[in-house]
Amino acid sequence: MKISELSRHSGVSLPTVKYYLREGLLPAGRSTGRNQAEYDVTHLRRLRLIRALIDVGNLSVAGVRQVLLAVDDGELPGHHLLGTAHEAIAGVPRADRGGPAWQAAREEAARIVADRGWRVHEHAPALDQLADAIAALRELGQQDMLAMVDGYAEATERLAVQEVGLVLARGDRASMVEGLVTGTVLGEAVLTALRRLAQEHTSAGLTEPPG
Amino acid sequence: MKISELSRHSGVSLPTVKYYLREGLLPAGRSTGRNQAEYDVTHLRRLRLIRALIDVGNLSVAGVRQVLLAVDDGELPGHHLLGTAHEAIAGVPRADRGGPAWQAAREEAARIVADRGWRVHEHAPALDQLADAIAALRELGQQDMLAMVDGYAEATERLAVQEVGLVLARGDRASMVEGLVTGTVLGEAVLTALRRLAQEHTSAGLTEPPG
DNA sequence: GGATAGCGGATAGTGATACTATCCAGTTAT
DNA sequence: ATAACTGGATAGTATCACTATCCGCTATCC
Repeated sequence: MKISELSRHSGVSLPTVKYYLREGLLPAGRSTGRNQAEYDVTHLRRLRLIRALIDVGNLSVAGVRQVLLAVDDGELPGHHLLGTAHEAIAGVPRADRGGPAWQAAREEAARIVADRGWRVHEHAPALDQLADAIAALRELGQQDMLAMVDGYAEATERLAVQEVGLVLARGDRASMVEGLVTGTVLGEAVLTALRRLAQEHTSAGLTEPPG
Repeated sequence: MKISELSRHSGVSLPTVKYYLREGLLPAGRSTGRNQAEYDVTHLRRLRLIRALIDVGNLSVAGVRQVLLAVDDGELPGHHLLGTAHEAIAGVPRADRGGPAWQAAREEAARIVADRGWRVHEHAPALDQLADAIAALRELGQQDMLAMVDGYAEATERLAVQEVGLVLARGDRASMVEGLVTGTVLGEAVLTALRRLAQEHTSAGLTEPPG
């Protein structure tokens, strides 16, 4: 497959394919001459993964690169890959962490996971993100919303067991790795879309019952 | 309160406060002279809301403007506000919707909500986002992940009942409106952070049990 | 075998976004 | 009086994710 065919088959414009090549998201094709190279289905597959992570998962190009580096690292154990995916999703950390209010929120976040018995890495970016959200809710005087946290935690714990089980059931490492990444990123997209739909249904149902 | 005090109290730089004023995110202060104006706690509160939506909720400035316009519209019924918040979160829609694969995914999305008996607006952006994610999972050969959809739907439905109940319990409209917005946007941040933590815990637990 | 379409690689340009800086004439505080 | 600050306007900057163009070379079709 030539680069133009790769572009056509994937629906990604040729300059953009070249850009991903330059950025190291897409491995170079097998060179068959000074200015000719051959691409195959693995490139096509990779390109589709890149687009899905960017478009659906809202990852940045830098985030995609991070994730793919981890995916391609055959040594990396599974849960490290998951951590990498989480870091890539997290993007650039907020600037104004560190005030006393944030510190308190951060401790609350740590307490929440500790109370559940969750064993997570002390510096997991999600812990900081949770603290960000808790601090924001408190600062805005919406702390009654924190009553939801238990429900969220229980639901996500139950779901995680299913998700991880689904991925582990696959057997071979390569497809587990891809499943982990897509499950994390695209699964999040599915979950948030469903949450919005559920909210819409529920709020319409409670404010104006069917008639 | 003068603009510089507003800046200091909120931790938002003065040029940025001016920028939000220009962009219409922050209402103008009460003018007390040709070049002097007075700001109060409502401005401070609004400024904090803006920062939370941008930093924690990952909304764009344009998205924040949309949400705030809806918040300030005293006429708008509650579930319309929710729809507006969802649209603002959704951001710019993807370009490549419309292919047969996407259409099929979109129908599947519609079927999922119909099977649950959810009554949602036919053109809800979340329906398109769900279709995006489903189409991407299929395209990447990860359709076994779609087995999670039921679990997600059930969990989000249960959570939505709690969330909406919490907001409705407040009584006065103004605080319900703010609760709706912050609950939607910041609640999403809390939920996704907890999901990542739950995943990390579960995947570590299943691959290397405590010892 | 000669035109021409396409190639890989390099470099530069574009448009959107979210600020950030500077300037100004006018006002307030010391 | 003078220094600091004000609201308002305009212009500049950094980053991101592409997009366009140019080059000398090659593959392919007639």
